[in-house]
Formats: sequence, structure tokens, C-alpha cells
Amino acid sequence: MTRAADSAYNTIRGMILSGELSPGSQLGEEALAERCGVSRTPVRDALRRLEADLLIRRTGTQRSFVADWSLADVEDAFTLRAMLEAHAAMRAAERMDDAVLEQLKHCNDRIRRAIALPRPDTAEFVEANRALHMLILNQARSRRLAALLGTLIEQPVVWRTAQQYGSEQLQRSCSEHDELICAFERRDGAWAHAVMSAHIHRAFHAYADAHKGIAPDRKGSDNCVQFSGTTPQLAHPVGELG
Amino acid sequence: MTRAADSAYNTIRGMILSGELSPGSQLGEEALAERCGVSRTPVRDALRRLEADLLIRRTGTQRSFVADWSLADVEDAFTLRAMLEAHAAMRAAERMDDAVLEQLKHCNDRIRRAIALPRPDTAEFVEANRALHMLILNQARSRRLAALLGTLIEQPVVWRTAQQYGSEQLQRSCSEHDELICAFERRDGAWAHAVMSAHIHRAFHAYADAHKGIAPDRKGSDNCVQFSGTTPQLAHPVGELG
DNA sequence: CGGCGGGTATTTGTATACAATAGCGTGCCG
DNA sequence: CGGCACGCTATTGTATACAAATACCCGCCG
Repeated sequence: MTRAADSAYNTIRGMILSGELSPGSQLGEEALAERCGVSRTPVRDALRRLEADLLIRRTGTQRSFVADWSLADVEDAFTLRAMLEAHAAMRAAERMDDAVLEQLKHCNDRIRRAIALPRPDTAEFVEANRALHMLILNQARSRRLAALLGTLIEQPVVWRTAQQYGSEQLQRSCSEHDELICAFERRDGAWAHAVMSAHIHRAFHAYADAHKGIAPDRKGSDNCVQFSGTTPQLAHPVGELG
Repeated sequence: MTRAADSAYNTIRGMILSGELSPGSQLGEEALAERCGVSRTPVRDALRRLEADLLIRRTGTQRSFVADWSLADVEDAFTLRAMLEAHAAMRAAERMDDAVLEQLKHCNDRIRRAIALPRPDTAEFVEANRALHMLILNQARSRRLAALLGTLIEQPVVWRTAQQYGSEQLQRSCSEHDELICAFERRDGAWAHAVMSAHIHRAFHAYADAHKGIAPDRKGSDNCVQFSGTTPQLAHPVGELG
């Protein structure tokens, strides 16, 4: 990951998520290239990826702006994530093998230890949590699903949410994982599906509560795909349906 | 869409879907550039998009190969599409306005006329069908959802499927649209969800039947995300979960 | 005062050259 | 005869120059 394009991707992504680049502001390739210390070529690469992540928006003429996320947008992302990750849990349950089960238990033990401390170790919590969810996604055995979820999950959002978590919520998260593992042990896809769905929805509300009043829902940020009209030119034309 | 990058994208995509480039074969940027009549720069752009579509796979060192799709992969894509597009139909039903409803009816009238002919007009069917599904997706008002479905729907697959359709199946598709419109008229999200889900699942089986024996499920095409091991470097690291 | 048009400056798109790196074959050594 | 290492070749990554398109500004005209 030492390539300039990846470096640019991470740098720009960081600047967006940290708020260093304010929503709605234009991202000139030249300016970004300078700030990242690389040429425009890898920046263009990075911009394309960020566009796929919906972290930036592009006008019909390919000018890039930092996307402004309303709470509704975030809820949307969480809803879709709940749907897809629940599906992943179901598939994983149906395919679960004992080795992975052990690894899952190991992850949740790490989480348990991290939150048992007087001052919970947030970094360890986030990392072990990440690993656990990834094991499940991997076990679901679906490249498509993995690709879709990849664009849906903004780790920094998780991080910030976890920091806001009280010890009570950390423990709830951990025991939800326990239940998930139970469902996996029984190879009960429906159970795993339900638990995972609840897990994600709860996470959304934790996020929403933490951000109440801080980032109120924007006014007219129309959360729709621009249709017909004047040559919108989306990267992946929505037109291709069947 | 006259840009070289788009032209390259469409050209390469066409070559992949038509089978001109056989699954597993390597895609050299230089060679593609020559065949597309452009330089490597727009080709690289196109490759990144195709990678997001999962039409090509990249090794850890970014060498590109035509993805080989097993029937299981296709089923996977249809399953996810059913989930997401059903969700879109539900959201659309809850937000439906009368103008769009009229447009939907108009689309399905086009479909009705196209399949009423002695020799059904497949092109018109596909186009009106596309427009109808797109209207629904647009009405769902979710950028995220639109982005996810965009990568999931391979129009050429639809096209080939439609060509295989007998008049009976074309009519079934049309009447399913009718039922969908009924659900929209009543603003019944659950109904719309169910009908759409069934609609897509039926389409998958039409596809599977048409390809039975033609493209049998490949042997070990492991449909899983490559995990840990030796620096897999996925475009959107699956690691970023929470 | 507002809208239109043209010109300029900014921004993105493309091509090309060069650099770095992975893959691969060959030949040497054990 | 097998394996390792070296070096060559093919392929991708990056930078830069230039071309094309567009947004913006300013002046003109209604």
C-alpha cells in the first residue's frame, strides 16, 4: 500500500472524514495532488474510488465536490448495511466451519478484554470488531456481497461511534456478538440474520444519538439519483436496469 | 459519453460480455489501448470501473484478468439484486407520486405493445423494461441504493435473457409489472417488495434455464474474498468493517 | 437593472515518456 | 536432476505536457 494512488486515497479520505475538507467544497485535482505530494495521475485514481464510496460527488462535467451527508443519508447507508450484512451472516451460518468459529470466539474474547478495562481500549475494540465482522463476511463466500459491503462501511464512522459508546453499549455489542456466535454454532441462518440486523440497527441509533443536534438533517439535500434532465452522467449509469 | 474513457469502458465491457475476451485471459493495458484506439490513460480508467463491476479481477500486483463467472456467481448477483431492488420497490411505493405512476403505466404499455406483435420486439421490450425499473429506482430516492444496484445489473445479461424468453415469459414479466403498479397505486410497500422480489427471482430462473448445459457451474471457482494470506490488496479493502 | 455573449482562466481529459516492479526463463551450483 | 539466483522482459505506476472543455467574469445591449 505504498503506492502513490493508495497514499492519495487515504490522505484525501482522511481529509474528508476529519472535516478538514468541508462538505460541498470543490476538490481540484491539481490542489489535491500538491497536498498529497504526488502528481495528478494517482489523484485521479483516488478520486474515482472515493466517488464509488460516495464520499465525493461529481457534476456532469466531472468536477468533484465533497459529498454532504445528511443524517438521512447515514441512516440509508446503515439500513442497506443491515440488510446486506444480515444476509452475509445468514450465508455464513449455513457455511460455518469449526475453525472459523474458533476465530470468531477469539475475536470476541479480545473485545471482552478490551472493554473490561477501567478505561476501555477503543482501538482494540474497533480492531477486533472489524476482524470479527470480516471473518463473517469472508465465510459468506460471496465476492459480490463483499464488494457491496466494502463501499458501504466507513470505518471512521464506526470509530467515532465507538468512541462515543458508553461501557454499557460496548457490552451490549459484545453480547450481541456472543449471540451471533451461538447462532453460528447451531448453523441457524435465520437466527444469525436477525441478530446481525438488530446489531447494525442498534449501531445506527447509537450513532444518531451521539450526533443529535451536532449534525442536524440538512434541508433540501435531495437524496435521489438525478434522472434524465440535462446530461447527468453518473459514473455507473443508473440506466442499466432490467 | 464521447470521452475516450467511456468509449474504452463500453468497448472492453462489450468484448468481455460477448465472449470475445475469454474468461481468465489477461488484459494488458497496452493491448486494450490499441484495440480501443486510445492511449493507456483512459483504459486504466475503464479498467477500474470494470473491476468495480466485478467483470475483471486483479491480482495483488494489479494485473487484470477477465473474471470467470460460474452459475453460482450469477445466482449470487441475482439474489442480491432481488434483495436490493425489492427494497427499492418498497421505498418507491411509500414515496410514489401520481406523475411517476403515469410514467410507469406508459412504460408497461410500451412493453405490452412490443410483446403483442407476431415477432416480439425484443429491443423495445428491453428498453422499456429498463426505463420502468429505472423509474422505480429513482423514486426510491436513495443514492446509495442506486449506486449499489448500478454495479449489480448487467444489461447484456438481461438482453440475452430476454432474447431467450418465450412469448409466455414475456407476458408474465409484463403482468408482474402490472401487479407492481397496482401495489404502487395503493402505496403498499410490502406488496411491492414481494412482487419485485418474485419478479427478479423468476428472471434468474429464466436465465438459468436458458443456460442449462451451456455454461455449467465451474469446478473450484471459489466464490470468496481472498483473506489474509499473501497481500491480496482488494480495491476496497474488505477489512473495513464494523 | 437584468440577461446575453464572448473571451479568458481554470479545470479536467488524453497522450506519451520514463521509472519501478513483478514475472519468467535460463543457467549455474549443489 | 532439482532448486535457487540472477537478469531480462513484460507490465503497470507515475509524472508531465498539451488539448479540450467549461465555468466564470466582464462588458454590452435590451
